[in-house]
Amino acid sequence: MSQDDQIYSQMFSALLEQRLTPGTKLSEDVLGEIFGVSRTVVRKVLQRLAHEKVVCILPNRGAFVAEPTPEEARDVLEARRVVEAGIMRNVVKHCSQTDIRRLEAMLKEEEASIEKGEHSTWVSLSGDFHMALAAISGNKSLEDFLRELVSRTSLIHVQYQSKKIGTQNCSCEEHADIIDAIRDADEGRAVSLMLSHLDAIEETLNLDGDKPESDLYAIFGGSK
Amino acid sequence: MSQDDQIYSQMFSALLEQRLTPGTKLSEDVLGEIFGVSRTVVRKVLQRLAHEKVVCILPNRGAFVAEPTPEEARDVLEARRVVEAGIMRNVVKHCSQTDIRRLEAMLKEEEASIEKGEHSTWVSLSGDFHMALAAISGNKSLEDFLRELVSRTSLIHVQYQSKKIGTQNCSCEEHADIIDAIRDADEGRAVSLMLSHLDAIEETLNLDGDKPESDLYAIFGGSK
DNA sequence: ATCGATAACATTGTATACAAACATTACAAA
DNA sequence: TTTGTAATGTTTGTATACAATGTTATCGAT
Repeated sequence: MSQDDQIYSQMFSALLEQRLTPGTKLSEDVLGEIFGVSRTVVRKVLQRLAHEKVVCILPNRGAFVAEPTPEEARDVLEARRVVEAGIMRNVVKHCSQTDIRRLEAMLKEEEASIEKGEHSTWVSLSGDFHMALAAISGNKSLEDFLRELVSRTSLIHVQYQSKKIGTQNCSCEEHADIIDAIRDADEGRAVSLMLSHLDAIEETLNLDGDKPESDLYAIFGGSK
Repeated sequence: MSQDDQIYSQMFSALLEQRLTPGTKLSEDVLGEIFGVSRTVVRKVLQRLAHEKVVCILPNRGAFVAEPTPEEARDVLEARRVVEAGIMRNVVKHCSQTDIRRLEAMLKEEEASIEKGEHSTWVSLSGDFHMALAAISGNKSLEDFLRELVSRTSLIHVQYQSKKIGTQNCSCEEHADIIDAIRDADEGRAVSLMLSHLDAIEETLNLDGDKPESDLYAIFGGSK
């Protein structure tokens, strides 16, 4: 694994685990210092993250952790509905016993993280569950695209997290239901469960309320 | 528009118009010479194209125009079915009269290019038609993803073009039928027409026949 | 005190230099 | 003729230097 990939992985994980939060400035010098490399390789990583839309590069201004707008958030969730419905149809066809056991194991991990109240771990594990389904579906293009959408969803969660935490517990049950549908090879049910799961995620967010700061920031989009 | 973007556009166009063909070596020095810039900016462009999977970067070996495998080709076409079905559902909902007129104009251009026998122009225009639909659908994420898939489809066309050219003429009619369905706001028909259109494209390719060279090359995948 | 202009500073954009990896060629041995 | 090895040359990977741009601070005018 090359130098770039290692740094990329570390930054990507930090993003998924919500240790890097939207709006954070990603200075080339500072990152180079931290990882012990020159700006050249940092830039390469930042450009990759920018292409995946989890980082935003403003010309001559620098790189920042992306701050998805409500519109982008809706786009991402809708794209996920489209893509993951397609994925589910393939999963039901291709899923082996081994795959199902793996999914069940992942579900257990999720439950454990919720028990312990480790929210950011759960967001990360929840993403892994969806990515596992994509891997089972066997379409590399859709899998890669979903990776982008899932990581962006993680940022969206940070920005538009609903105050009421109670609603999140269901997500785990929803994953369990999806596994059941797959086990029964019930394509229609699997797809519709996935769709309502994604709907539920979107409803958890408060996308139209309460701009986080004063109107001017929301309108002209300065980075915090 | 920055320097990178200009060079990117030129290379991307060359790719879509099939002037850059799969397997072509993209030397940093040569490209830098051609565009009058240093390797730094060339590398940036190559990395972007690599992320869009139309260019393949082999570590310490350099960049090449991607040579999609039959498996990748099938993945891309399947991903397109999933994504463009979703897009069509939105298009039927959002499409304005102006949009339809624009689609009709594009269709006329396509017909003209087929008349003149300008095959590569038609491939490019055909891609534009699909991208126009994506734009109308109003989902930026799906639109960006489809751009990737369409450009990869262009490379796939080059590599797996069927010998019989006769079958290609229908594509234009298929686009016409799709416009009709949109005009009638017939969601079901629009979606199924798009799906069979993409099936038809896939059937045009010969994905399982005739390895281009002897077995050793096919098995170990040297670039020509 | 606020606003505007200017200067000092910091950060990114690009080019280039050097190091490392790879490919090719030439040549010797089997 | 083919295979293995060494030397050469080419290409990419990384660091760094300089230029261009953006940001911030200072200072004077209103």
